[in-house]
Amino acid sequence: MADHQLTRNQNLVLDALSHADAPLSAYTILDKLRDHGFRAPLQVYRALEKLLEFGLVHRLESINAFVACAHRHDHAHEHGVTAFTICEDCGNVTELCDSVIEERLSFLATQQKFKTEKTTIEIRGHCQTCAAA
Amino acid sequence: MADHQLTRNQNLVLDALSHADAPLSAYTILDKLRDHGFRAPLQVYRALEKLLEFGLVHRLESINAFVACAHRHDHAHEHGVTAFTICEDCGNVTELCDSVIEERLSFLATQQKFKTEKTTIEIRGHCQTCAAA
DNA sequence: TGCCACACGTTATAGCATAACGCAATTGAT
DNA sequence: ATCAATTGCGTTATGCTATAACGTGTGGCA
Ligand SMILES: [Zn+2]
Ligand SMILES: [Zn+2]
Ligand SMILES: [Zn+2]
Ligand SMILES: [Zn+2]
Repeated sequence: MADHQLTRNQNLVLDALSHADAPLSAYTILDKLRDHGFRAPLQVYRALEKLLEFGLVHRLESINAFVACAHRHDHAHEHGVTAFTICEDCGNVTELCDSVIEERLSFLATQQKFKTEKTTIEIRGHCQTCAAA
Repeated sequence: MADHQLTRNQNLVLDALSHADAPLSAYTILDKLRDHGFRAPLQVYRALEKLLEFGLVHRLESINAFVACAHRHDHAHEHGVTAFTICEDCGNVTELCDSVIEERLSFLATQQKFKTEKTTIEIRGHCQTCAAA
């Protein structure tokens, strides 16, 4: 994976996600970028589509929202299966890459001759900070 | 978990899901039940809410759809973390309960002092039958 | 009887995502 | 240089998913 040259819109969307302290919905991103000329949802969704393709952004299926990838993308780096913890109080998200999970899921799929395309693991609950409060 | 006495609407929704050979969206369920007097989405969503609570139905977050639980509910039976395989061609869904996955995710969460409320694992791809074709 | 809890029905609205059209800029042959 | 193909962009309209808010009816129970 080379470093992709992003378009203006893609950069704006990625910046919005990078500076957010919680996942953002597409429509929230749209609102944040109205001052930069964004007017319609498709402008956001088209940028997100590419950013997802490049691995710079992740989609959180269980909350219909998006986050910037927490990993560095300077070097060629593809991560495999990722589990996300999502705090339902503060929105904090962490990415967990674990080979035990990855291999076990791979084994379970193989066992039933299932050909995996994409795996989603999302753990919703309360982060350390919020659980303490 | 005792055997819950379901209402008419809940039974209709559960039947629709039980007899389907693929996950159904709430609106698809609504259409299937129009002949039985269903007129509005809320009738479906309210039934689903209870069925999810009773563990008789699962929600597939990654495709905004619902399936009847594949396990028997005659006896008291709560399943823990479940991974779903979802065939993108035929819609076939299987439920995988695996203690290795469950314990590993529990360990990972504990490690970062995250308090888990609900875990979603969904593997999308192609089932044995469809992958062969 | 009066109260409460719960399921239900209806209308309206909110929130998430894509279809379809046309235009403009870029690229990469010929 | 020119043409064709690709890609991104902007706009309008539409479709799909989910919930808010209000009112009704029924059964259990003090
Ligand atoms: Zn990442
Ligand atoms: Zn938190
Ligand atoms: Zn189940
Ligand atoms: Zn299949």
